[in-house]
Amino acid sequence: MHIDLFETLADPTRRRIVEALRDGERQVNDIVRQVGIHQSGVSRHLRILHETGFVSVRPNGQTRLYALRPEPFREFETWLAGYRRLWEDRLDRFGAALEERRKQNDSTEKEHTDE
Amino acid sequence: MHIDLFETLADPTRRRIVEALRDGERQVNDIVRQVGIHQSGVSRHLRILHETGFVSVRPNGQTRLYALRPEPFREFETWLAGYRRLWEDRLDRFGAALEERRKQNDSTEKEHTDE
DNA sequence: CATACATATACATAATCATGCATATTTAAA
DNA sequence: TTTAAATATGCATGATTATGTATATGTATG
Repeated sequence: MHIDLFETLADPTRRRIVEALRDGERQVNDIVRQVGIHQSGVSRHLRILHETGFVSVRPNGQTRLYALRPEPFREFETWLAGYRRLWEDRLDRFGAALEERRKQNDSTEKEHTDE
Repeated sequence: MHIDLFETLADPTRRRIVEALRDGERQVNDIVRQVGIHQSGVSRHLRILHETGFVSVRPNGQTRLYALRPEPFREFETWLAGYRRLWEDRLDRFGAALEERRKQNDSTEKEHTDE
């Protein structure tokens, strides 16, 4: 069963649904139009997104309004923070004076070896 | 083929490998010991991680040293930034005065409807 | 050049999963 | 209580993929 945060976002369609909800709640059929797969597929994706806490549901007449919830994004942020030391250019070691230098040399990026 | 950033991290073993590299470069066999799957599996995961830009490789004798690269983490950060408005409690709308109130009412979290 | 060690890859297999189709369920309206 | 609209779910299928085993490639060392 789906429980994982990353696995949830791994599916491109699911990311498109999340994107469709970025500006506020939407009902299923609106999303169907936006993502271009069959309604049953959207409903199943929404179920997964709900199980992982990405969305909330709110009945509205014969409609159901889905909306994004902030928690999983915070979790993501937390995970990312564990690697921030890696990509925030170690200002802690050298002090803020280097910050300016960094901004200038930003074009000189290290390439990953081989190809 | 694997090209996607999220899909790359969707695999738990791959996340464990990334975690194993958090503190610096490691050679394949070290990682094998740490993640507990067969060496061939680790090599394949490393290939994927390399193709998606997560790691760099550096030959060292008959050994190969893998290390994390910052770029994909920055990409994540960028993606996440697109949703920051959602989970950063809209201080922009109400001003910093509400910030204190938020910190107190933080236990009263909105639950996601149904179950 | 032979041998040993480190890493990569081809192949087969089992498992997972996204999707569409058909149908069920829910809710409003007639 | 029919009828229609919105959403959910069971089923079958095709595609992808993670993994182990066996083997190949590369690199040092005798």
